[in-house]
Amino acid sequence: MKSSNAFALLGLLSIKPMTGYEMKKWVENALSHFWKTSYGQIYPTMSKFVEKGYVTVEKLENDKGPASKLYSLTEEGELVLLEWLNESVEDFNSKDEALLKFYFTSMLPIESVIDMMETSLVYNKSVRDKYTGNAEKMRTVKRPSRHELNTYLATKNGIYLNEARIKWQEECIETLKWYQSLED
Amino acid sequence: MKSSNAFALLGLLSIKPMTGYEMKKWVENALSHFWKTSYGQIYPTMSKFVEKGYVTVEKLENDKGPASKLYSLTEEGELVLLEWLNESVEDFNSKDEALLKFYFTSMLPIESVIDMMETSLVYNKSVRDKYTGNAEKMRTVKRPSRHELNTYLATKNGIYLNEARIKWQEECIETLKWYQSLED
DNA sequence: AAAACCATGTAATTGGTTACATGATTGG
DNA sequence: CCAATCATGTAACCAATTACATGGTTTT
Repeated sequence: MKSSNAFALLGLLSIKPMTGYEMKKWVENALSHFWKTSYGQIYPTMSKFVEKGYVTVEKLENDKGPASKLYSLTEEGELVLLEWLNESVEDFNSKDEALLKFYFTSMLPIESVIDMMETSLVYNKSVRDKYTGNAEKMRTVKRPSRHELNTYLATKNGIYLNEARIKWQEECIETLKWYQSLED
Repeated sequence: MKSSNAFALLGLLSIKPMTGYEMKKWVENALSHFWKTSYGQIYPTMSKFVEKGYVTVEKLENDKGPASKLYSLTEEGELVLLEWLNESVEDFNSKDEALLKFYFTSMLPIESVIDMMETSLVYNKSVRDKYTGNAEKMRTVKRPSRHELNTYLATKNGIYLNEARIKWQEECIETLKWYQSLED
């Protein structure tokens, strides 16, 4: 198994047993700034995992709403997850489409580039305020579990990366304005 | 057309006409911290672009080495590229496997997590030094072109993101050590 | 009544990597 | 002489998104 999506799903089940629907929600709510998934990955992967013995499934006949399936991590699944956790990721893989686009903007008028940067800067600042608020709330938890600690630190990661982007965009705007002044 | 890979290739040809081999090298040398591609994408995409009229191809019979094909952007291709450049990317898409992994480390002994963080920190600091040197060299260019300016700023982006990761990892190590001391 | 949410799943398509296949030239 | 670099391309495979299909419940 190579796909990091699969390990992400095992990881979620290590927090608590979940339905496919819940896993999707969890990723959207808590992991959205560094991960995503889809039902087209979740459900087929769960079937495979049941076959392999990494998870067990239990049908829940909800009196309200449709029946759901609760997936739980087995000991074997936990071993597979642990193995993955212990492998190092040197893979600085990330693709950044926004930066890619910026790199090619030399054909556009400088004004347009500055405008786009300013729009994006406003957005990034609003994101920063949202995450900073979240982190503040978490910091007040008295006796955090390991998992709560990780959640807090993952949010901090988002904040620091976001601040770096803000700083960069401010520098870009400044530099582009300076360059523009040279042309006159 | 939706694939950002395709636009990346048009973007490269907007810098100068290139062979497929050169495009690959360019991405590896100048764009590696935010993009990647492969021959399996480049050559089929180029064939498609020639058909669509976005690029023209010229066979170069090199006296030394194998024959190569030089691809050039047409006006139509430039229009397609411009359209893409003017679309905004709100898509904070990025997947970060290292952070994903960190998020699930509550099952591991704290010592291991600290060790892994420290190893990664050393690596990140070496990356920082390399990029910082690059940026210094570029800053001394007297009358940069728009494209040289973008290259410089893209490198700066890498530096700031890298610094943010270093800061985060240092905070993680500190926080984990504090948490560890609580357990005793 | 309509929208949003709960809940599961499949199929088609697109996107992307990796392995394979070929072969000349250059530098150590 | 061997490794690296130049140079192009295809095929198989794996990963991932999106659209489709279904249908009950809760909230506005």
